Formats: sequence, structure tokens, C-alpha cells
Amino acid sequence: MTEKYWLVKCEYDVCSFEELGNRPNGIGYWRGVRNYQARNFIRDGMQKGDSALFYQSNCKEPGIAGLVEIARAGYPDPSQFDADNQYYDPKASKDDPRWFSFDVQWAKAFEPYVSLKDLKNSPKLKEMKVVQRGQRLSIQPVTKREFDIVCEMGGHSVSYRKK
DNA sequence: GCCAACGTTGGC
DNA sequence: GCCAACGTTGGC
Repeated sequence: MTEKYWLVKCEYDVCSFEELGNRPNGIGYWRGVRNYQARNFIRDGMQKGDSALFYQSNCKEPGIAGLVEIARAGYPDPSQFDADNQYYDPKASKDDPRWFSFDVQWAKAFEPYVSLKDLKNSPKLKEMKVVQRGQRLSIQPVTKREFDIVCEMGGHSVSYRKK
């Protein structure tokens, strides 16, 4: 099994990276991804143990705050079955789930923070999806090369996580 | 299966 | 809050 690399987006208001790091178990859950391309990555591509860049959107300085590890790979998103949930999908059934979730485990924080601006300013990352115009996918595959470059930009990872 | 209308994402 | 870029929906 080849290890894969991802970029996972989370709205800052939903869960910041720091907030995730301060949870007792450091575990975060993705719910409500309702895009087929992203769904396919979650369902078919992600594997437990893969590494991912944690991207924060909808905030003052969007960018990558650190690293997480895929703790649980694609499983049916429970919110699609819950009629009271905003992500409820009447067309989904337990026998034939349409949407998938994954869990992450907080790994380490970048220092410095790698902002979207920094990513765009890096000539080596021109091909990276997240810097490209109109790219809105919330789950994106990242090449090992891109992953390594971003990690290097993130310099000396620090731990503000309380053990 | 085309395509206009609409809704959403997300940087700025 | 604006708006460009997409994805989805639904009439035909």
C-alpha cells in the first residue's frame, strides 16, 4: 500500500487547527462533504495512516496550520441518514450510502504558519491544486513533492497540543 | 443530453 | 459584502 498525501479543508469557525490540537484525543471528524469528487477521494483513496495538510478556510489568513494523520478511512457519513441533520440526504440509504466521512488525528503544528499567500508565492507549488484559480474542492490529493515542500515551509513544527 | 438558472464556496 | 468559479438541478 502506497502512502498518500492529502489536503483537507476545514472552515475556521467549524474547527480551527488549534482547537483540534487541544481536544483531549486530538481527533476530528469530517461530516457533510457533499461533492462527488471529494466523496470519491474519501471513499476510494484515503487510507488510515495517510498524512494530510490541515487547511483553514474562511478566516483572516487562510492557509495550512499543520499536519494531521488519517485515523479512520472512508466510512458512511452518519449525517446523511439523520432527518434532523442539515446534511440529511433522503436519497441515501444504509445499504447504499452516498456520502462518506473520515477522521483525523492531530499530528503537529507548523511554525511558521503556511498561508495561502505563501503557497502562491512559491514557484515550486504552481501546480498545487489549492493555489489554482477557482479550485474549491474540500479534499484534495497532494503529491509527495508538494507535501514535502509545504512541510519544509512549515519549518520547525511545534507542539501546542496539551498531552 | 443540453443548458439556463440557481446555490455554494471561499478569497479578497 | 462582493463576485468569480464551479457544481447541481430540472425543464425541454
